[in-house]
Amino acid sequence: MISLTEENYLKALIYLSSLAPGIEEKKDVGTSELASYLKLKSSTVNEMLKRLKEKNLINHEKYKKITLTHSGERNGLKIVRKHRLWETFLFTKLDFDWIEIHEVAEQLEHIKSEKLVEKIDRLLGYPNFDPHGDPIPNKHGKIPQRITKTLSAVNKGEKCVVLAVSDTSRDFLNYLEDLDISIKTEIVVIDKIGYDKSIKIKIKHEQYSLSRKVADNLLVGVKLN
Amino acid sequence: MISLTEENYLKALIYLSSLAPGIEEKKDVGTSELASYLKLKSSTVNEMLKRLKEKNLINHEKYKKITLTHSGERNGLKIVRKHRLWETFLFTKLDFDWIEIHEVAEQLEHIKSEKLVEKIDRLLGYPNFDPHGDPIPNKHGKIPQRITKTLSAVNKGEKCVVLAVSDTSRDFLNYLEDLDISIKTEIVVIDKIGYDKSIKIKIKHEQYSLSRKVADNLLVGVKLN
DNA sequence: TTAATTTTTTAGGCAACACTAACTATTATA
DNA sequence: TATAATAGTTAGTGTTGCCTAAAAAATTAA
Ligand SMILES: [Mn+2]
Ligand SMILES: [Mn+2]
Ligand SMILES: [Mn+2]
Ligand SMILES: [Mn+2]
Repeated sequence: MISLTEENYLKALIYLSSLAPGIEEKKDVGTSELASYLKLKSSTVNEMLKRLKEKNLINHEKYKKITLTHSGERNGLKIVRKHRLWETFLFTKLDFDWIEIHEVAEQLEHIKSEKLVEKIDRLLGYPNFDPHGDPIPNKHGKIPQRITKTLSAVNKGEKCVVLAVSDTSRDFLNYLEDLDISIKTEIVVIDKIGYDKSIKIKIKHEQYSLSRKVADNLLVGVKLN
Repeated sequence: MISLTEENYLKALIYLSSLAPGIEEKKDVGTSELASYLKLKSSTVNEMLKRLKEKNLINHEKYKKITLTHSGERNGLKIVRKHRLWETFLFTKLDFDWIEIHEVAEQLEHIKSEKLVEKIDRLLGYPNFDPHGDPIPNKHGKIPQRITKTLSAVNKGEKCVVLAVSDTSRDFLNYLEDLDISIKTEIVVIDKIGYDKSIKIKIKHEQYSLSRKVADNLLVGVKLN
């Protein structure tokens, strides 16, 4: 039996080692990196690492980096799957706000019932991506792939569509809402300013200027037509 | 902040003191009664009672009975409300089995989000009773009333409809399923056997004999027409 | 390559929740 | 009413999951 707390550690390890937006290659994770992500002290994390190792969920040698075992990754992906399915449920079936779904899903992801997850998945029509554009692992842990780039990497004149955000802070999401940017929003890159790396974009005939920082945190797919 | 464990204590106290089927008058609850209901040791419960009293959720003097404070009752009713709404959701929206909904709801009842509860309530059309026929407290803690009696109390020749069960053990629910008895099942009392207090009933032209024990645990409303 | 900095681990403490064993108060019964 | 049975409390333990302070190892910089 994996406790709620342990589940959160596994999910954090998955995020830090491979799912973090933009990161393709698997990256080893250190104790303090994990601690700071979970807003805990390193000593606390260090203690939990012993328990996770004991349960064969991670590999960890004294003073070395942490990696997930097969079992650890599979269990972590189950939580990610549940989190994103619940977010999708809250968004599409209960009309929750794009911004509010995360913290409720943070609780719902820990409900233990295979059957419930599968029923929700079915109710939603087996979605591949959550409302933030993040891939939903299937029941076997397979993650749907999609080619994305940051908005900064889109060429002048190209049309693209927002697929995900790599910053999920309230501040950023609120700012996007002000700009009327959300998943599936279509953006045309009008111009790229070399001076401050900002870009001029057009959304439904409205023009805006976005800073480099904002453009870096918007993951898009380029529209071919 | 009320912990998951504390919530379960409050819900148990509500059940034992007033919601237990058949009980109309409020009843005071003792430490060991609560302990045995929660499958815990009296000493464990005793310790928790101190914490609940500290938080002003119960009244309790050494060696005396336990009663809920206003705050304790309101908070406990919130959990009962959530439990029964989730059961209704699982049953009506996800086609869960009558028998399975309870243990999943036991987890879902602890999800903290006012908004989520209200959205689920709305999605279900503000139901007054859950799939077991138990009343769902409204958001202000008001409990819908309904006049029920045990099947044992129904007179010979009368027609009635199953509204609730007072035993929710798997054994009992499975047995009912075998008999094809569930909420809203219509039952006609054919005969009452004085010898062993068993009763003969008819369900959709099929006749059965029910023991006193079974008849005592079926709560019904008598059909007037 | 030594010194400074950062990372990781250890040691010791604490609160929530569970337990057993032993004791005390209350209630029931003879 | 005295005693036996039951109910409730206290004391001492263990686990989980968090903390601070301090030591040890590894990494980075001078
Ligand atoms: Mn999320
Ligand atoms: Mn979580
Ligand atoms: Mn139930
Ligand atoms: Mn519960």
